[in-house]
Amino acid sequence: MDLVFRALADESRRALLDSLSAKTAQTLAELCSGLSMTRQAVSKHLAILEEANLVATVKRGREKFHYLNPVPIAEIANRWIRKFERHRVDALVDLKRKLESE
Amino acid sequence: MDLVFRALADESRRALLDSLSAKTAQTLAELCSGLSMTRQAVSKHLAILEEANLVATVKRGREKFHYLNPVPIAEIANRWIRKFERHRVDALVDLKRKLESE
DNA sequence: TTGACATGCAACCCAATGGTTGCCTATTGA
DNA sequence: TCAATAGGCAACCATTGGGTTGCATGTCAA
Repeated sequence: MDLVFRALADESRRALLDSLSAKTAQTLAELCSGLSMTRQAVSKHLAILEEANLVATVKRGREKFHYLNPVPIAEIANRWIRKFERHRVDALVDLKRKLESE
Repeated sequence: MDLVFRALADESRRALLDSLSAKTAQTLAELCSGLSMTRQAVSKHLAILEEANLVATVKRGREKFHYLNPVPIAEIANRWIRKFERHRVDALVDLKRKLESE
């Protein structure tokens, strides 16, 4: 879970996930195009995403295809975010009241 | 948005949010108790959370009360995560098919 | 009014991180 | 078969980040 949060902390990696969301099964070179980064930098980012289980890969010959795995993100949404969403209105009302009582 | 993701990347900060979720309106000293960190370290974390708008504060006398603001988290859930959840089943099925075709 | 308490600020330290360059390996297709 | 292509590995560099210590400021209460 910590790996997922830390993987999501970087803008470049979120952009890679966006890219894989728009077009699945991209190779490394394909994911590089458009980004102003070295292939090796992108490769490192993908390794981090893979480690966090956010990206799955399939090697075929000399190519490696990348796939978005949305499950960890869904888990964050379900197990962690909902807890805070539950408090949403309460917290805002409480905060507003406190601020106004100053 | 980037500030929010980066703020959430640290385990200690997520723990602080948990703490504020369990008990609202805590002071700095109160948030420190139980954590094996300096007060100043916690203070830095809270500053980052505040900058990301995940925590709002109210100063009263010499004390500063902290409140969880779940809105940015809700925004992540709504605007960013749903996009990936939509692809969830499709992506998994597609991945499974690709893996099996090897 | 003064000492204790709650917090803020600044400098500093070390480890982690994002990025680069350079080279190596393996697969493919002409 | 061999050059071009796709990717991996390792060393290195600069910056950020989490943490600390030390001191300053402001507020409360006896």
